Amino acid sequence: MTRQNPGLNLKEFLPYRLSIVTNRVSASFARLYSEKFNLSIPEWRVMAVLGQQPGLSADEVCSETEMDKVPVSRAVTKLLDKGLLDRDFSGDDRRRSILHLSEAGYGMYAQIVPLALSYEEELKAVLTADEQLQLEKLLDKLSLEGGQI
Amino acid sequence: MTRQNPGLNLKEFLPYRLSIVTNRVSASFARLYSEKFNLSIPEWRVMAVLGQQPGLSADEVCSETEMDKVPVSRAVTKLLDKGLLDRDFSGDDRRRSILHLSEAGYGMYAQIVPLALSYEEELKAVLTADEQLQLEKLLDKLSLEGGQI
DNA sequence: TGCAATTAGTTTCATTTGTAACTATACTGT
DNA sequence: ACAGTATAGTTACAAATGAAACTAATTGCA
Repeated sequence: MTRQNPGLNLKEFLPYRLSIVTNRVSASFARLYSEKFNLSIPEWRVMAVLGQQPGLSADEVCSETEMDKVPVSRAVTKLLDKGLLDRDFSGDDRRRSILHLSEAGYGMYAQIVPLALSYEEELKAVLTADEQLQLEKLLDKLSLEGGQI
Repeated sequence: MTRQNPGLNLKEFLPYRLSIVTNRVSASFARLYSEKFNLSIPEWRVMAVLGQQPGLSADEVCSETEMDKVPVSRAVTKLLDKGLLDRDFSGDDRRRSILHLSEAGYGMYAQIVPLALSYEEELKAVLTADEQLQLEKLLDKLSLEGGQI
């Protein structure tokens, strides 16, 4: 049967291209910390945000990381089990958790951060300084509008 | 405890930013075709690539879409069940499948393509013409190197 | 006050996903 | 020709995921 192609070239289709690049980047970065530190992606994300903003509640971790509350809850449980996290509950509102990296958790975090940064450098090294700025700007713009689109 | 932040700002961290933007884009695009046509993401991808390149084998679909062969195999099975796909096997090599959208599959494909293209336009509309070109170029560069990083 | 509605977080269950094992076919070198 | 290896695709099993139900605590307002 002869059909006229309605004209979607997958390799040029923006959502597809974004997802290919992102998947590659995420997968290779995840290898970096999962192999050495045995962390899942959600676990790393929770640690990353708490390393930077200690004392967040699980709910705040959700909004900071744009993760669902279920994976966050499970990651927190695992990190508590592993002794990488400490949890208190707020006196004002005893539903509300207050999460901190433990000493061990902070130690691990401090080891992962340089790996993360050097991975980011390696990735950015493909681009000129100018292109790096362009990328920042483009991601800003796409983030702003991406929410409701 | 007072700790010096080793300096990873998640919101500025490139792999993280990429993944937030991409997840938003993929999720909202997926809503578009999953609600109306009841297709999963792998199913849509298989259809998209076969709409453009009829007659590929499952294995070729894998490399075209960068999907694992398991999700491709499952998507193909489902699409066959739904009558959206026809499958033959090569005479030369009877392991090798030859996949085509069926009449019904092509009809659905032809309906989704305009949705996809207008979604892409909506997304790009956030950017100036110049920025759109920049984005193409950046994705090209990141795709080239992203593979082995 | 007290009762309905909301919110934080967890658990349950069904679905999705990936790794590894498996089947069937084809290729390679002797 | 045939034993060993490689490849296409499927299946089985285990882990990850998300939607919805659930628990416990808080808020709001009649």
